[in-house]
Amino acid sequence: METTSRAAAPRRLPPEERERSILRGAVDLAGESGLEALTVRAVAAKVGVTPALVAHYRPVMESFVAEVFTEIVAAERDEVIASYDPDVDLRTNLLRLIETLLDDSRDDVAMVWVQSWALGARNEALGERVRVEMDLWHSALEDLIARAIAEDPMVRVDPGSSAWMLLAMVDGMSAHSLVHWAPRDRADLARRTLAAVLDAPAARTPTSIAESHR
Amino acid sequence: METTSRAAAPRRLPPEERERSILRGAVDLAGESGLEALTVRAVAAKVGVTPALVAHYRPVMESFVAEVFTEIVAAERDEVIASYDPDVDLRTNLLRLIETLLDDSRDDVAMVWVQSWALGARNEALGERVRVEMDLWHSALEDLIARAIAEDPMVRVDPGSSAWMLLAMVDGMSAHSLVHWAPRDRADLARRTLAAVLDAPAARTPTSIAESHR
DNA sequence: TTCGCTATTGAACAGGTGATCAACGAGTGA
DNA sequence: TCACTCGTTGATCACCTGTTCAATAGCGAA
Repeated sequence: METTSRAAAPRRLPPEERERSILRGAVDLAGESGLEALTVRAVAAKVGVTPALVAHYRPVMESFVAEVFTEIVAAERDEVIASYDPDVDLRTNLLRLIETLLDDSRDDVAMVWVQSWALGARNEALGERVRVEMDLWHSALEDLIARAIAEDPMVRVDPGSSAWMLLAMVDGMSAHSLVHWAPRDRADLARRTLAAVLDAPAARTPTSIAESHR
Repeated sequence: METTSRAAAPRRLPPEERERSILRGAVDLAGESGLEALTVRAVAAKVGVTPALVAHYRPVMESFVAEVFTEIVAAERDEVIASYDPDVDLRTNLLRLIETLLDDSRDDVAMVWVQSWALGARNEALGERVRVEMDLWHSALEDLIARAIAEDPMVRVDPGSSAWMLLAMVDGMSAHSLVHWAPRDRADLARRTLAAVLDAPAARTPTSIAESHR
């Protein structure tokens, strides 16, 4: 690995500044190589300091990983949610949002998410952060959909369930894209996905179908 | 880690048998602790032999991981697909299938899948196997849906897209469950998911909506 | 300019990883 | 019973991991 970031940092920094520098380096590193790449030595090399200094500012690596995860995904969520355009209808907005999230250029964040689900199963500090960030994503989407319903009663879906399905679909597809398993026409699939979530009638159970045949 | 498997194996086995024994041990280990736990020494301890012997039969760990992955997910796919009941309608069958795949007792396989997406991005031997197994899943589902359509023209969906969406949803939800992020009523969500995929009308684009307002 | 605080370092520890190879010894055919 | 084949071992390599701590040295205050 080569130190692509700036040359060796100035000798001595105020703790607050050094702390920021280390966190930023770790965020960059995780973006390039995933959460698994967050080792004391790799972060130190990236920042241009000694491993011991990294360990000094973040004595427990396990929770540092959780912190870096939060930093990365929160920034992306803020960015994506902020790009919602209130002057355009819900469907168009959500379509843009899905296309944004599935874009190849965001594979770095996808990698962070996928690794977070695997690592979060055994790193409880991380697991908790993952749940928090997913809750935030869920309620953000739920809010958008609920607000759209309030303005246009033609939209007839359950915001909570729809948000849930959207997240599952997008996360599933993001995971798939990490090994380059993707449909030929991604834009078309995004549209179909959206149609499935927004235009689905109330769930029918096999039982209720049987009943309708009486 | 304790060697929960049988005691030390007989001194000397025919190569074929030893090979099977090592593979089986690795499969068990990955099921318990995930693909990341597949180290030469851990597999050796599980099987009750020397690390050197494992390295002898599988000289490159990277491809051994890919092999174990295939072993695990192919077995599950065969099992789940085989449980399809041709005497029952598509919706009921798919509902059972989804519920099966999302059941907590299958978190071990979910972990293997999620890790495979992350590891497969940088382990090309694994990545290729992952794509193959996903293709097999996709065409299996596609076949089931297509066959159901042939028997009941009331079902009006595109088998390919539906299979794709189902896989994305199920994989997304499986990933989420690893950190115990799950909806209150999983059965209800499974039904809604199915409704979304099977009852979605043809995809409408924002453009086509705009056109319909002329 | 000097002094003291403390940010930073180097070195070490105990443990883990995949991989390699000469040597051992169990089983088998002669 | 002997000898040979080859499955199996123990030891070792180079490298990685997180964590600890005494010692160093930069910087601001006096």
